[in-house]
Amino acid sequence: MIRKTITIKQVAENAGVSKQTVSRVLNNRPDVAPETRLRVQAVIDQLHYQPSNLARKLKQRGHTIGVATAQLGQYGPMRRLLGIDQAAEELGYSLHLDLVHQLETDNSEQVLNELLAWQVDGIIWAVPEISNNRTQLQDKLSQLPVPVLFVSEQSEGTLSTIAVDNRTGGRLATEHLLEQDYQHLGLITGPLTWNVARQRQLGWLDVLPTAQPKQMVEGDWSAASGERGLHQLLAHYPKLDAVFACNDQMALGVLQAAHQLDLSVPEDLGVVGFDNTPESAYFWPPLTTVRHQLIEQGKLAVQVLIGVIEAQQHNGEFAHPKITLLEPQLVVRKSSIIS
Amino acid sequence: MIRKTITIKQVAENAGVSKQTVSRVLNNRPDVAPETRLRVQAVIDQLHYQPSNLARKLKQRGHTIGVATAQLGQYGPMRRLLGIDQAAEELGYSLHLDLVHQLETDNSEQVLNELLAWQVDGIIWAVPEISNNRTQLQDKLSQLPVPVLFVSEQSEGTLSTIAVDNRTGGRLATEHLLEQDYQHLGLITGPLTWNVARQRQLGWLDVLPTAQPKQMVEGDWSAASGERGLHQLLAHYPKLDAVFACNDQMALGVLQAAHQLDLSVPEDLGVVGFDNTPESAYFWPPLTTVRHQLIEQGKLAVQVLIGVIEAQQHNGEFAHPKITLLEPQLVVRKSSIIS
DNA sequence: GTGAAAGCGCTAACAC
DNA sequence: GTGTTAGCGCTTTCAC
Repeated sequence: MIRKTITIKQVAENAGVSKQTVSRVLNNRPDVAPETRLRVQAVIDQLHYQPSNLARKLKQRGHTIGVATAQLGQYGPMRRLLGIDQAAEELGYSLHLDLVHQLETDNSEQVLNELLAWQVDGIIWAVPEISNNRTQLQDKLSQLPVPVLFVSEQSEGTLSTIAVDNRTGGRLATEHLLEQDYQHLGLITGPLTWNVARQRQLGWLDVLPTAQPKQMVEGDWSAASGERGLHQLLAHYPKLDAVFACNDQMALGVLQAAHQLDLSVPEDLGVVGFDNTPESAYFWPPLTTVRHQLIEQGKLAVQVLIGVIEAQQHNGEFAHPKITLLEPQLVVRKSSIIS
Repeated sequence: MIRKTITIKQVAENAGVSKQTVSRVLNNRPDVAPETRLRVQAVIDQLHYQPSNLARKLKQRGHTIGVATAQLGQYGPMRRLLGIDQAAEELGYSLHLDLVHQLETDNSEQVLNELLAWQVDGIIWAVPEISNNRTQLQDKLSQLPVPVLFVSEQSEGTLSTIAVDNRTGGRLATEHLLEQDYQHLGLITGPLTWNVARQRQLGWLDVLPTAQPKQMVEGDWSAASGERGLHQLLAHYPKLDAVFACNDQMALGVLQAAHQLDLSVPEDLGVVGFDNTPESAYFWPPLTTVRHQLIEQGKLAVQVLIGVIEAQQHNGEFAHPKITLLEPQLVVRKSSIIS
């Protein structure tokens, strides 16, 4: 089991050729005599030689993209990562992942540097925007040697971005409840330090500009906070007859609290969530929710970024920032339909 | 925005010192004159210089572990990864992740090589065991230059392993249902190509050795398959009064099917799941399930692996394989308690 | 077709 | 304290 790492040099010696010839075999270059190739290949197999990516990339860089992500325990970030991984695989790029902890403090510069230290050709910044954890980033962007693409919760203006229109999503959910003739709507937001939570709240306020504070409570994305949220809402606003919970897990908590209180959904209480997790269709009753193509977001991020990277390598210039806006859709199920 | 990568050489020239001195500053070596250090640091900041990890690791390797994982869309694999990430961070190791696709085919050798190509000091193999996707791996293990640690669904014998006793978990769930006086138990397994699914099934069979085929159906971990599963079970085995669904999502599907059929849980039908996802406590009724410390598994994996790595670097030898067995626990909630 | 030499960006070993 | 030399493992000229 104990064994020093095999290098190209040892392969060369064992095969009685030079390092270059081995290198040619490794890279499938045409200019190697067939018999030499076979001999070298035999030695490679026998020694279980594995060329070092470190040394390789040091010479010829390329085809690696760095991804900063976080909160993989949450449905959204995780699905997005799956999409990123999938598209990168398809397009022949390898990924260098960095899972960011400590979202509250702005250590974005440090994370960025770490990614750059691996000589990536571009960066996907898929960290949720929380508090002001992107300010350092903004400052640094102008002097980066590689393109950065953001996955963002809203449409901004100056950078390459895959933007998801969470505000519209919030609006869709709220309008739907009104159309179903619910009169007294409540809102359970995500943590308001999160931009995505604020955007969804803004969508709600777009439809209900006169909403009162007692109609809103702040959750933390967990089912537990959804349960608490419903109790709080009812305490301050007993007329409540519908709730928009800003993700599906909180909506699940609302459903449970409703059961405990013997409120029937959707008759006594309409409920809408956000995310369209696969499970949401199996809640009781099945949950009306908002779908935003998360895997697609990840895939798009990779495709756009690679486009920018390769354009740059072609023209020597960065492409103009592209903003791709993705629109969410309402998925109507029983939790909000009094039939 | 366009800018060539800055190297240590350029920093040295701009600061009027040698590369070596810059290197010393970078690594916080004591033997640099304070004023020199300041001057060099100033140039570093001004040029936004970032040392290349590629070149660094090429020289002095160490402190990187490779992780092969897969199926991050599932709760278990994802939580495990979070634990791995957390522990690695704490212990000062960086991670090189490889997300494995195509689980059915055995491309483990290829994945292993990819990880080795990055010169990792050890490998955590956290890919679910499916079909025979580990056979190539077994063959290769004896000639690896670095230690490998498995996260496995059962206790094996010959390799360093964090083993999770899924069989016992299945037993716990089944015994519990019997103790609650349910008489006619059904089982919804995971895909039986997965070892973890087979282990849980074995636990069930340990308790019910005379169970009939009509009492078991195969699911695919999804809530949809849980719903289908209950319908199938009832069709072939109408006496059914309790179900062990081998993960929480399938149990959710069972709960929904029960609601549709107007079976009340737990009175008409007892339900137990597996995983103890945070949501399971908010199903209706709250789900009895099996907890297996997933994050802890990931952390342990890192701790044990690093132990082996550092022992090896010390003694020049691999430590004896360690098997750490983790025992699952039953979490009792209302879905299985007729009170 | 194949090999020798140079160099990617960095650090360790030895000078001075 | 600081600079010089050498070399990590690989690929890319450019000879032969």
